[in-house]
Amino acid sequence: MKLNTKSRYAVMALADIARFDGKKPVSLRDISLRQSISLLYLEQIFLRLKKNNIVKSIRGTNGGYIISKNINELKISDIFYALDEKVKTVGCKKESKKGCNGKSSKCITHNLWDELDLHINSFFENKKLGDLVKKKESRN
Amino acid sequence: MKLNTKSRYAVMALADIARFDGKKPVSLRDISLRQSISLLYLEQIFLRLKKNNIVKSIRGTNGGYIISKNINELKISDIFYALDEKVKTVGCKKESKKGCNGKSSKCITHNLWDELDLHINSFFENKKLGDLVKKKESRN
DNA sequence: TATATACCCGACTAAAATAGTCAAGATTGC
DNA sequence: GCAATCTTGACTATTTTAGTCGGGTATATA
Repeated sequence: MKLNTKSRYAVMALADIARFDGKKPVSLRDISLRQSISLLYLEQIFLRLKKNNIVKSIRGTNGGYIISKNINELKISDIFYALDEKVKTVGCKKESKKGCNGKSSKCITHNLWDELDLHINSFFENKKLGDLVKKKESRN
Repeated sequence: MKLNTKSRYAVMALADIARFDGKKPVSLRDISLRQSISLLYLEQIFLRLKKNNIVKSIRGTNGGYIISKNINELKISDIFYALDEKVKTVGCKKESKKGCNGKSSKCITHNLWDELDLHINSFFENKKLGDLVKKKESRN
């Protein structure tokens, strides 16, 4: 059970930007260097962040990305959603062919997986990007 | 972010056995039929459950598996542990080469992943196999 | 004691997902 | 105009997953 790097890098990169919040656009090149993430990979990630209105882009020299909304309102779950990172423990819903088909009594564990999904998702719903930056600063 | 089938099937299979708790060994063949899981795959799974003392085996005709301890004390996390299913959101610890190396200030999000691991693990620590069977029965 | 039923176990493999890279742009600031 | 920066789709190597295969061993019971 693990998070993919796309989602992880996205949060790392956005947290990086958040430290310069509002001041000026941050280029992927800078993020790439500071966070040790491949520039080409970051481009791919930010393409999707942009499409989902998590960030705005500014082209040209001294361009870069800025975060669209207040970092204290940007949920971590929003970021994951943009990257198609879904918590999907269950096969039941999609793989209706085998095992659980809703009414059947086969899938004894159905509720467990549902609860788990809910549990994890609520964690990300309640975490804001701003929380990360604050924590970081208080540690320094 | 998803659970692998080995862990999921393991919980399903054990919940299946738990319904006959204590009475007699349950064969993999029966579980395979009831839960629609490949018999060969189940064998692989139970090999590891046995090695980790989650189940005991009884060989020969009318043999099968029984659950080693009280199902109300068997944590779901014990089952996952037996199958090497680990919650590992973070690359930091293992991939010390890049990014977070403990003292560095690079890995802003380190705490977040740690918290997430804890959050998920505590969910499984608090769930017992017995909970699943009880729920199932109360639904019938 | 033969035989069917069941567990035992390492090795193998096809398919899918992951984690990127590549190539060829389009804008904009200086 | 040229360098920095974003834009975008396609491609690919590697790893992981989700199993299968083949050949065992143990034991109940007829």
